[in-house]
Amino acid sequence: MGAQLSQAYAHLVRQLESIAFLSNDDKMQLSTLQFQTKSIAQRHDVMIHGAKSSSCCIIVKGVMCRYKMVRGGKRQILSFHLPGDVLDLQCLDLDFMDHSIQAMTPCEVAFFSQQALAELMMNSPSLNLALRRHAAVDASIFREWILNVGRRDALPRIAHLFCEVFARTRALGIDDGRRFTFSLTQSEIADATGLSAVHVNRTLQHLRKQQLISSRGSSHTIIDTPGLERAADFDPAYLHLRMPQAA
Amino acid sequence: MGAQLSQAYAHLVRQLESIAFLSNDDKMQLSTLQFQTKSIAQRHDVMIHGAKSSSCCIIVKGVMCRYKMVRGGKRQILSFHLPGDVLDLQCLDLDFMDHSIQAMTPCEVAFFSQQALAELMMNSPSLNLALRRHAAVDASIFREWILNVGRRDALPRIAHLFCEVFARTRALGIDDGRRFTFSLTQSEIADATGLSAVHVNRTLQHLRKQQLISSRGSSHTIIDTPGLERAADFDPAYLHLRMPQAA
DNA sequence: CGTCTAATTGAAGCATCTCAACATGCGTGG
DNA sequence: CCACGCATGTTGAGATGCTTCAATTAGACG
Repeated sequence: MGAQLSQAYAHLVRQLESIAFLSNDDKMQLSTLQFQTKSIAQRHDVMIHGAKSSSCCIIVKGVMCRYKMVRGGKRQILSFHLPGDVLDLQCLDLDFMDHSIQAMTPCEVAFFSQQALAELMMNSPSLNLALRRHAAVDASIFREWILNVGRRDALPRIAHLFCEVFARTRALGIDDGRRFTFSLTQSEIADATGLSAVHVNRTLQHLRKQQLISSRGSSHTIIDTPGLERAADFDPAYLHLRMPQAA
Repeated sequence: MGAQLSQAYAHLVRQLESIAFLSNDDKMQLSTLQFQTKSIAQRHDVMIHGAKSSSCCIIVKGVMCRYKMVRGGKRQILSFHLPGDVLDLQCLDLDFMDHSIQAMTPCEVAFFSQQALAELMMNSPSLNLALRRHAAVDASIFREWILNVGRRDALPRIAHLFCEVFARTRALGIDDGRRFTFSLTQSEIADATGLSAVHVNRTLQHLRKQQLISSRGSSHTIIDTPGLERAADFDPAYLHLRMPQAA
């Protein structure tokens, strides 16, 4: 339990530091936040479309996604979220959820009270800014996804998704610095890119043939990062990371 | 000049009131804001991708759009903005623009200082909330656009765009309550929906044949609102409007 | 009235989708 | 430890939605 709390704290700090400057005082204040951690089974929803958005939580472990359904049962994934991501900074001010949030892997999340967060933001202007930046970056990523889905062909579109996942993970300092591997079902990729699962399958084969990635089941490894970024037309500027994302 | 100032004020109030409650005191405080108005010629950029985002402005008159280019020169429009919209609540906290903003019609915008806005938000918690809601609704609209572009066919996709423009205009109390007409070039519709201009042309013909809309040049009129909403799979919930959008 | 932009049309090609079958891998219960 | 069942990945074939190119028409404006 204590370990989870400190892990939640560490991830949140890393996440915020990837996009904003935090003073030691800021970190101290963050560490006083009261958490309540909870495990979420894979494929379970943490927030449901239409429900009142009350609680505020950050991801401690695992990957989650926002998604929305369309008439006819098709699903569109709207964003991925990694450890340290604050899930509903944007939704807290709204009366109900306009989408759902699901655990793509088994997850740990830390819930904390809206008031505690509000007080924190009142007390520390720099933390306030960091959290606002976090929400602003989320919005920027949404915009890039509109572009990705609207104007890129299947191959660059999937490649772009992979580049983003890699860049954001790297920004958290989670990856081992060498080969980057992540897990994503072909139909999850399909839902995130607005393609059919079959076409994702074929496009992944192209990416493999071009030696940009390799896959084992639903586990994908980026082999040639610069090549993949070229294929994806990827420019990480929209992530608004503080550090140049060194390889 | 005075007229423009009060118009800017009126639009901002209407915009915020469409999504949040404002007290008389809030409105009073808003009315003390110092504006500087400026005319923007059609097709001119107010903000440019990559530039530092410093100023903060609201639209007084006209329609603007956010957009982004992709390798190969294709454009993707990310959102439309109507009078009263605050343009860069989200971008102020970021170091540079990750997209551009353009006047789709001749526009009037009111610039005001970032500090004045910050003070206002400090002084009034309810105005603070209203402006945060405004940004949150923007993000919600981005999410709906990802869904629209990713998972809807051309006809419902264009229909959805039209429904949104109508619903948001109606929420401002701008339309005359009867037939709703707006101006949008076919290639602008193409850029907003991720389609080609030619296909937009053909799809508009379908919409006309189905008696849902009529067009004269780049001017479109919604004839059958419920029918169009049905065709679009449109649910206005994601706009988070306070009022049920009465016809 | 010419000039320019935007809308329209036709034809051909390609990207992507759907359907349907089959293969592979993995976890679980026997 | 094996056998089964389920989820996922793979493949083929045919259909279609959308794009591109290129030519033509229609409007808007000085």
